[in-house]
Amino acid sequence: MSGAVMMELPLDQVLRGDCVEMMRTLPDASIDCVFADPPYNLQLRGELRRPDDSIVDGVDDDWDKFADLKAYDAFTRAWLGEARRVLRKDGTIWVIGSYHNIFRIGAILQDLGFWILNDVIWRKSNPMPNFRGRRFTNAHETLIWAARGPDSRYRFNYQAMKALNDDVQMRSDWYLPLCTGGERLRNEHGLKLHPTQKPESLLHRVLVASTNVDDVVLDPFAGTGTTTAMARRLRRRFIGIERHPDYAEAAIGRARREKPVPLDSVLTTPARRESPRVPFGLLVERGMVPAGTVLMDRQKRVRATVSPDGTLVSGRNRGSIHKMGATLTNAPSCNGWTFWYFERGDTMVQLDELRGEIRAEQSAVAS
Amino acid sequence: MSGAVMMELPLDQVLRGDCVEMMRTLPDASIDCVFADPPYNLQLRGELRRPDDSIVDGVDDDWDKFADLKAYDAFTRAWLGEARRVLRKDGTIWVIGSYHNIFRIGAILQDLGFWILNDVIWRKSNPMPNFRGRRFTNAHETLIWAARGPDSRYRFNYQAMKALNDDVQMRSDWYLPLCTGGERLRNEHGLKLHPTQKPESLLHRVLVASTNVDDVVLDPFAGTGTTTAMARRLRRRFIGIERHPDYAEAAIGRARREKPVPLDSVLTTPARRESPRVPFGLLVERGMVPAGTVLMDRQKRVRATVSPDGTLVSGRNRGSIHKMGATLTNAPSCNGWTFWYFERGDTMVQLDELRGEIRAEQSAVAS
DNA sequence: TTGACGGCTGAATCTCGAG
DNA sequence: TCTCGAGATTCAGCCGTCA
Repeated sequence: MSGAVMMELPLDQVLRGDCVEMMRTLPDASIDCVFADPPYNLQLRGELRRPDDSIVDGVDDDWDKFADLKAYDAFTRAWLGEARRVLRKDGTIWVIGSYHNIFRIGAILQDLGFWILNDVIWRKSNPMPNFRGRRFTNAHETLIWAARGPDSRYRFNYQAMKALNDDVQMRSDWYLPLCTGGERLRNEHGLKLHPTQKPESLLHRVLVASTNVDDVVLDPFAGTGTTTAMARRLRRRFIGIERHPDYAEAAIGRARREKPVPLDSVLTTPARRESPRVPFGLLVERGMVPAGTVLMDRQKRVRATVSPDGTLVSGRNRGSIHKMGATLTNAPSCNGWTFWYFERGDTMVQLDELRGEIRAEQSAVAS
Repeated sequence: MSGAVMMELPLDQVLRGDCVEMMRTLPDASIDCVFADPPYNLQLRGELRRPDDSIVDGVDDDWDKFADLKAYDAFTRAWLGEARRVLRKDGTIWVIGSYHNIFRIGAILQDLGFWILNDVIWRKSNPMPNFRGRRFTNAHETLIWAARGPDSRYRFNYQAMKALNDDVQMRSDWYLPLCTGGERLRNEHGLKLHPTQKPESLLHRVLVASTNVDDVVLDPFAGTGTTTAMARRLRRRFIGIERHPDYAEAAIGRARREKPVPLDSVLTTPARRESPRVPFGLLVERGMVPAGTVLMDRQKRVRATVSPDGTLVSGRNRGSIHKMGATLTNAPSCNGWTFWYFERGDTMVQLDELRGEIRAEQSAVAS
């Protein structure tokens, strides 16, 4: 990323205004990742009551109303076109929607030249039931993940996703709860500030999967700022755009309150292609970290013992160095190489130092 | 369904030929349910294929890709248009696809006037892993379920779906295995006969959810005949269309080998509306709830007295059990059968229990 | 303190047959 | 085709109250 481009970007801000107009002020190819939660065009007809006769608080806001499908398509083409322009060659875009709008968005994405990488299903653990018994419970939303074009060398943190998923490949269906309880932003009357606030866990997975530290993330429909807050927490740079002044203000305050996590905890497992993968088991086999070695984090708050197969054991827990680091610290993910240390004399040795030695060896042999 | 129309339909057959041409021979509004698994080999293996399976000249410019999407859209509009014509007013359509084609199909469905009821996610219990580690494991396919139009009184066997799912509403995400093992049709060399044979469990759920016994099910891309075989097993009528002679032959033999299950075993949990109607007055006439009985809600917050004509009276208000339940609770509507109770000794008896007794009697007499 | 219980709520295209 | 009225219809999770 060139310094000149970075200087021009309104980084770590939530801009107030129309997303198409505001995107027009951004330079070409300046964004690493777009996350967009556009209006769904729900087209609700009349009120809906629960069996107990209480009224369902549906999304009837003006911003979700469009004259017809043609108008929605035109709107979609406009903002997706700008999003593609500002996206870097190897950047990716995420768009979330429901069956009301996601097919139109997917088709237009393809028409504009985007290359779909996955459709991802957010399976809601606690969806609203179908109160009249006339359809299946609408228990999911769909995210489309797409590269700028078919030849994009896009970022996908495969190992981080695998580590997040108990060391098996992350699937295209994600089971996550709705944004409720303390996470939900509320006004002074205790009412929800925004009708469709997305859960932080969803954005956590999106950003960890497809961006790197210091990448620039753009959210053209920032709303109350889940994307921008999570970007800040995960040490990504962000640009939010939001038209509604109340939402924009909430998003700005929310980002300001967010504390970035320590840098070493967001460095995810490196992708294999960037450097030769070293299995931790190799260090055990070679006696660099013999089975029975007690590992600990730098602050010596948690400990685990090395098994002969390269897994770590602590109490009844067993798993990879990454999984155990995450488990013992209640973190969603962990880079075991940088997390774990052992004592050698009166100094602490990080696992990653040993990995570096092996890589140096291997590259010497290879060259 | 009129007898005349039924006579013209090629029922319980698999027709060999192009699906659009063959559908043109079917009369308007003659089909209760369409299930379609259209081709979606759009851009596999780096080569572009047209819907008719011919390979597109390997030019890699944007214009050619656009032309290919256009061709796929035209093909999709053609067969979906015919499907809509042959569909009865209250019929529904299912289309299954992956991210390669499902967005185009969904958008065209909407453009043609279909009304999407749900998108359903088939979560594969045993998907193929992503070997290159460059994407999420593509672990699902998407089905769109749509009515012919927004005001359709379509069939949805809600109670049957609920019963299938341990008595909680069936969600829009279904976890089912791939078609493997003995279910998979193979040729004389033991190779799979069809690359994308769908599992019987998927069609079982689709047909039980959205069709009734003797309904006519059309599959315009019958392939090796999972839809037609399951329709026969579940005592639905079927029309399959398949262009490839080997597939059509396999589908015909498969349907012939299929044994319809006994009639009483395909009768699923009936919708409550489909049970014989019991007027409340009958309970009064028969002395089960004599005139003068005082009814109350379960919390005993409101009361009303039964009149000899089956109406309830409370102060100056008089009306049906439903209307009075609504009036006395200021609700817009009320199901009087489940709302009202009366005291028998020290227990509370719900009116709906008595209705159940009468229905049990009536069905015993009928059989 | 804790558990039982009731209230509230979430991106929702949410009735149907008789006359 | 329209009107009328019977009557069908909810799951998971959080929070506050009260015993």
